[in-house]
Amino acid sequence: MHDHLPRISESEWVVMKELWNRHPLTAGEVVAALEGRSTWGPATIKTLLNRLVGKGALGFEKRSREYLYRPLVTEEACVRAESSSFLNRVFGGALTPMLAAFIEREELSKEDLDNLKRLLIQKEGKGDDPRS
Amino acid sequence: MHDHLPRISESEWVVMKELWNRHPLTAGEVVAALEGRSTWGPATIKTLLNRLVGKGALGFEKRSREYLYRPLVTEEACVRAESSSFLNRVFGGALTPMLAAFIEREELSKEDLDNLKRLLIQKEGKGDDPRS
DNA sequence: GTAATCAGATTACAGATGTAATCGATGGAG
DNA sequence: CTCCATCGATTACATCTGTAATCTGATTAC
Repeated sequence: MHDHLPRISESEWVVMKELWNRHPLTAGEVVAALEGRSTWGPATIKTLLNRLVGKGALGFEKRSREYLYRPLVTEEACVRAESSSFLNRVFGGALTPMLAAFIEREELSKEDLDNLKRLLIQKEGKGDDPRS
Repeated sequence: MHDHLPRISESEWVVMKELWNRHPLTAGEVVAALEGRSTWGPATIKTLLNRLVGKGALGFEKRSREYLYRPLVTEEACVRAESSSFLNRVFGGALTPMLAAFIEREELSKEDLDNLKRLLIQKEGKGDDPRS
């Protein structure tokens, strides 16, 4: 049962990404991993880890003095939730126009285009219109 | 010259959508338009309008007692900004995987699929890979 | 003309967020 | 053993958000 996902803020996403990528990690390891990619001090990252634990997005087990953090929610689920929120907020929930907007205005290499086309064709074969 | 767009919050998006759709509108008209689609009282909507004016997202001209509000930023620009933010936060900026995720997991009717395929093909003809 | 009404302006207030500094315990260096 | 470097915990604090209520001045209905 979906214990509705915690809402993950912009900054928190950066930390979660790191933990989804590799876990468990100590706070220090997260700090190290983010070195360069962010300007946050260690204190800030600790705060974010803490808040994420508070929200139930991360859990930890003590390894002597340090904690080993690991995700309690899957990236999949969070990506879905964020995607859905974005789609609704910005495109009023209209999926195809959203996809069209991206395809129209963004740069896509020939390979990207081919891959996407293949996906569409594959989708056409299988899923089909769910109503009917 | 892109006077970076104001950051528009979730609730504010709802109001902006209304104003992009039809403008100028008085606060009362916005309230009326949102009737049913939201549970906000008029006071709340007034606050949102005010904040949006403060952020430079909306402007107004007085028509006697009432104000006529209108967007000062285009929907296009805001959609782009939000899209870009979303893409970065959730997909690390990787456009094709993002599109793929949506295509794979969402429901798309046969027509949607065809439309999108057409878009891809059209895109292939024109834009082409910008590097090379 | 006076009172009820309605607009926008100002104030409210709790919770989330960005971004830390500080505190209290503790494990490791000597 | 003792002191220090660290770890997580607690506190800080300005801003943004969600969601209004109230105040103040104009207007409209008697």
